[in-house]
Amino acid sequence: MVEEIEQYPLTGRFLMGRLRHAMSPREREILETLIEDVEEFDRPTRIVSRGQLVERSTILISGFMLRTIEEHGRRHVVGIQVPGDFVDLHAFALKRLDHDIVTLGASRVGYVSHARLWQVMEDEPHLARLFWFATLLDAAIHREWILKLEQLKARRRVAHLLAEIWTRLDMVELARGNGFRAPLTQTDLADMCGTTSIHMNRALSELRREGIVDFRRGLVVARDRAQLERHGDFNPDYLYGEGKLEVGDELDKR
Amino acid sequence: MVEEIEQYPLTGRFLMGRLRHAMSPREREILETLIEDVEEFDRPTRIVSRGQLVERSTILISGFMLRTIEEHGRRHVVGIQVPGDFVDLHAFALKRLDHDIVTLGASRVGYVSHARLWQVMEDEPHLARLFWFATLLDAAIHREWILKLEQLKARRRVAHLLAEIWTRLDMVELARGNGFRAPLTQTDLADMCGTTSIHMNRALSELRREGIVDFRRGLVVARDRAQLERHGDFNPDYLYGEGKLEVGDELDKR
DNA sequence: CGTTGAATTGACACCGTTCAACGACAGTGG
DNA sequence: CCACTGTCGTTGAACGGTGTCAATTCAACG
Repeated sequence: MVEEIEQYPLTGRFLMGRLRHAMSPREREILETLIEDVEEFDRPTRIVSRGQLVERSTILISGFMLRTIEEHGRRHVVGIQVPGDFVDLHAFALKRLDHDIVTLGASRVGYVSHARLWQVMEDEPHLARLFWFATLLDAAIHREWILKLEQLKARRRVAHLLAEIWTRLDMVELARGNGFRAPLTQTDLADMCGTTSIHMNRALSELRREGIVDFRRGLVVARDRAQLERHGDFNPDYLYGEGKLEVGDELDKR
Repeated sequence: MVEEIEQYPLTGRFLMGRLRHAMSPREREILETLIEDVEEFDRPTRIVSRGQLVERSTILISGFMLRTIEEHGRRHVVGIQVPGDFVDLHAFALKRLDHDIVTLGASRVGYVSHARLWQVMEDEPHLARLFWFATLLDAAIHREWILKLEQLKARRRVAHLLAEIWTRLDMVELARGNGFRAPLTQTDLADMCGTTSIHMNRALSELRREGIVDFRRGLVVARDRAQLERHGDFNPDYLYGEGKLEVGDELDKR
């Protein structure tokens, strides 16, 4: 898969581990050349603001991004994106977003104008459907977050969240054997799990003491991945990875 | 708007109050004739099961539906749909759903085969984009649920939920002046808010005592709608109704 | 009029919040 | 080299929201 990144340095991770195999070489080429502009950030930066009129969409090339909403002086995180994610493809159809999009640590992004996406809709229905699929993946992840917020207490919620990020990084070949690295703070995790950083700190301490997972300044290590996933009640089906809830038929026609 | 329902009895509420005005009469006609089959249910029925291979998508003509996930003997609700919603358009691109879809009380649904949707993708890019938009609306609602689960305690969560349903029913012209009717139980509300039916009962009692909203066996009444929305910290922007975060440009071209 | 599902109530333990304070560490500038 | 500063992480204690279990009442319906 390394050659995929060499061949498509900007978009090689799009749908990797999911439906990338359903993209023809021609479609991969089209996607790669859709990127009109690349930008790099070395610190947390807001890419899109809530309510702002958007004329282009962003794809995450490297690094991480958060979907955040700030209300009553408190920040809430409603989603996290990893490399390869077409972050605000949503904005193509919605025109305005209901939330902010911010980078996390150092990251690189690519931009695609909506005018060109509109061309894809007209000329490349198969590729368009893959784009649609990508946004539906986000929706599926949203639903899983709702489920886990309803179902689990803070300690298991983080476990689930870490297991999810690990699997998503795995799909784009960015995880390590025993964990992963991401520039997250305990406050970030708290904002994603709907709890306070103080409580998150206690939850992480327990998980560390119990040997389930060790989170330290952005480095996540677990000796027993299965145990972590069990603890977070994590089932990767909702990520629609290869070989799971496999998607067949028309999407493979090209 | 009543004539819209007379003219398109099956799909007249699709995107009503949102982007329906961007649909040409021809497109409305196409959508109406996409419906190949209509089915009626008088009791709660599961339409789609988690993981099941789906060959057609469902549009809700009348009644309500829930997106549910059952785990460890407990049911969780990750979404609710109202008439006009193209409920599992998601399944067109995903092929399998990560959750169950069940009716609530009496309802009527229409079915559209994925083969015909595929034709729309190829021949009607503008309509296809409206379909895409509809699924993104669901995603925006998911995000708002995540936000409110993270942000609010049980009592305000229900207030928000009731305010949301009210507004969504308003958009398809099914609300009353001072509230709405929906065959929901306190347990349903609890499963949507991530709490227990017992606690939900106490929350609803308080809201009733405080004169904020009265929920009784599926009948929701509030004398002061603004107060209810304030209590639930409800801001309708995320529903992308007309005149709010209005969607302009290409979607209006036809 | 009895059955059934839904709504209601009380007691008690626990999870999570809040406020306040302190410790660890990296980067900065004198 | 060290003091300063800011961010992140850690800890304690009091309080309140929520879960749990069990029992009871209510409304709808055949």
